[in-house]
Amino acid sequence: MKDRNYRVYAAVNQIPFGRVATYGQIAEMAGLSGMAREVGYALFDIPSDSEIPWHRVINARGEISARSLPGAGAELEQRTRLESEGVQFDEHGRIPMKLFAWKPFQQEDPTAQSSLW
DNA sequence: AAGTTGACTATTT
DNA sequence: AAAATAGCCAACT
Repeated sequence: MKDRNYRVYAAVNQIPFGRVATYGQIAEMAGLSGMAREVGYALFDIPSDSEIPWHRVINARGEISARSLPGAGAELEQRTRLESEGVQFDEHGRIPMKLFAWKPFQQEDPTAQSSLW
């Protein structure tokens, strides 16, 4: 397994329940600035039984990124998982980023931040 | 070793 | 607002 994958997973694990982050955002946090695509590849390698909240990673437009390969069920499962966390989709299948985007530096309680950030 | 390929993004139509 | 364009960069061919 590639080293960078673990950094990606560590970043994804920071995303709180019910919030979402973009590929670029995760790349930045993983020290992979400018390599948003690599984040997608790393997520692809996550085993199905993993605890990593991969479904909380969406693209910058606020929608679930389409896979190129067959497994068409992945997008559907991602949406289902998000909805079960309370994340809502608009009539165009997009998530209102104003409401659900994770903002690591603008949390409700700044004093409760982990030492990491 | 040059060309292709994307779970991407920002800019321009 | 949506679609096309153009950068992007590591991994494969």
